Amino acid sequence: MTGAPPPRHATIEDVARAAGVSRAAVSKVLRNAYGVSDGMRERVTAAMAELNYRPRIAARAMRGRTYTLGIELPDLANHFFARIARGATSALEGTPYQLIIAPAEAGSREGLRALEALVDRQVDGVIAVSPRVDEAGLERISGSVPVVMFGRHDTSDRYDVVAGDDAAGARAAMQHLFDLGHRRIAHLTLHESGAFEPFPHGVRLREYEAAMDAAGLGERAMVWRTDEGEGPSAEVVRRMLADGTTATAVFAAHDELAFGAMRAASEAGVPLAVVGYDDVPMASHPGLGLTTVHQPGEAMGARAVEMLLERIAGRTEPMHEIFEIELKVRTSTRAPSG
Amino acid sequence: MTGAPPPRHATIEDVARAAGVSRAAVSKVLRNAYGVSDGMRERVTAAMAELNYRPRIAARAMRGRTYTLGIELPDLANHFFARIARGATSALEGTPYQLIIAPAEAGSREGLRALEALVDRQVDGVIAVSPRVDEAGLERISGSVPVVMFGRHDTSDRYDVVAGDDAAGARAAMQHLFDLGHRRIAHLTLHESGAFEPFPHGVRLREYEAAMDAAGLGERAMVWRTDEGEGPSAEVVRRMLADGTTATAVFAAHDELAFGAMRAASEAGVPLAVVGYDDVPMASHPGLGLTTVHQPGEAMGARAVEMLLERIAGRTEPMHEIFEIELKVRTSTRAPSG
DNA sequence: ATGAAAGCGCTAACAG
DNA sequence: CTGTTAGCGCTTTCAT
Repeated sequence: MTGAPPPRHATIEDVARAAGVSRAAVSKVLRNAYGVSDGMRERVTAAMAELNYRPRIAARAMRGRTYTLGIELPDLANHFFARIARGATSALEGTPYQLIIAPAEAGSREGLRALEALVDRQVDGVIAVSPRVDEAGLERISGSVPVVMFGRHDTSDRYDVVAGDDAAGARAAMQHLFDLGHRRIAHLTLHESGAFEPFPHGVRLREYEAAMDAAGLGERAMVWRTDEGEGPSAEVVRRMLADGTTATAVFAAHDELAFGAMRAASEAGVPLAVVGYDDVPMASHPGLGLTTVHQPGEAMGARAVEMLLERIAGRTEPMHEIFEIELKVRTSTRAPSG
Repeated sequence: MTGAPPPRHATIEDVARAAGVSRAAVSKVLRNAYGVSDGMRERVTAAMAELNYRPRIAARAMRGRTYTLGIELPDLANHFFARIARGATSALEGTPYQLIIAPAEAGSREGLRALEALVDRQVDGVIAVSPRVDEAGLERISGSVPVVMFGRHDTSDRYDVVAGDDAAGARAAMQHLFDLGHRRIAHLTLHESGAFEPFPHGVRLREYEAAMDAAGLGERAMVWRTDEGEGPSAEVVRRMLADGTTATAVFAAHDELAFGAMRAASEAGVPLAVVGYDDVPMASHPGLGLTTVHQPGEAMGARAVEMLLERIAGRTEPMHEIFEIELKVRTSTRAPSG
């Protein structure tokens, strides 16, 4: 090197020149392809190090892989999704793949937007977490890139599915409340636009209603609807409490909503048994002690990645994997009059 | 097969043919470039819709923009980082840009890895959140893409900086504890490898020590070190408590660590005043009531994006913006003997 | 075992 | 106002 380092990124051409070989040779070394002598590999490797060479993903993308997997997440504020992402990331360790996250935020069209952003960037595979996207959109996407659908319970022969056993989870939650003697149990869930089957919340809602029916409490069913997040949830429960609801217990569709319910009940000084769903880390905090349905988020995220990698490697038969849940009983359902 | 829709993605060429114009024309319409008649724009737009055309980012990347901004996040489990990402995302609404997140996870080399993954993918700009990357690495990166450094307090004329006023925040926290009568105050922070200047935790540590010194308590300073996360934090505090620490209060370097301290104290039945940092949403939950230093995460994330966009638009003078903090007093420092 | 050369889809001069 | 054309950096036959 003579003077300052080149301001521009080194290309495969630069490496080839420095090593005195052809671009094709460098490319082969890069990809561990067949047909390179040890001597050549050595020189090329040295030149790459010397020039601090890094292949440009965009150029690669024009011909083949991007070595990028994308995951669409609906709500960064929900810690359960962070666990999925962590599981996915750790499953990628030691592989040449990199995970990128596309946040979807609220809004029914946002899921599609995020997914398409990922496809536009030519990721080699996509994990779609509870995407609010209709079948047509999903089929289209899975036509151009391997997809693992996370959370939803509709299956397809075009993509794989990883989900928790929401029916069992909801039943366990309700059974627990019944066992404790509760009869006036409300279900706190998202608005109609977010809580219908095949979405997890839709399944949980269905099982709530089925459980109430089976217990002969069908006409006492109370479904409370809220916007996403702990704040809106607390607001809704605050209003229910102020309106003098007779509910003694709440089965919340996920932990964030449950925390909101606990907040409202605590503020109002009203005893209210609360069960959540997911078992985010804070649920076990002594100050909260939220009884909840545990889902193995990390394991599920890791499995989703494995499935994607298998698809990329050539598998074509669709897979559908349901993870077991586990009820975690804590103080939120053991409070004085809970 | 001549019946089914083309399985392959439509290209600019396909659109041009369908509209009976040249590729250049389509490209111009796409970019709103100067010099297209209304008629042509109309036909091209129709063809794009008809073919469901979406430009390939990778191909664009070879010539210019990717319309992608990358953010490197050190810890998805920390809700403060989720707020930054949300602020960044919302600041991008209405622009043609898309945000992608590269998770760094633990490990000193992970920050660099994530940042380089972003650069390899040719994002148009990068937000590096408290990156564990030395100056050389950072300068190299900022040589090839606009960078906004988030959190750290070292400045450079190569990149912009957005940070909170950590010195003021730490002073406010300590002053609050002093005002309450505490003298034996421990500081709970990360290990040496993560808590040194110019990192936020380094600044908070320095101010803790300065405050103790100024109060004539220099030799009573207690610095507790932990790995990242609520669990490890609880473990450390559990041990301190078991070892009979004399501390009556803990200033934790961030809320997750504070929650861990509260968990340990609660389990042990020991009254321990706790102050956190960041003010994550759960801090205000009645079950927790964590006194903490509020940082406007969303606003900071949004500002980082604005700076990046300005840089991309041509600004060259470096910017350095410090956000004000605000102490939120809650019950964790008002407990019985707190 | 190695290299030459043809594109991948797009943008940006440049020419008309 | 519209079209032609030359690449961007890489992978991948296909010769040699």
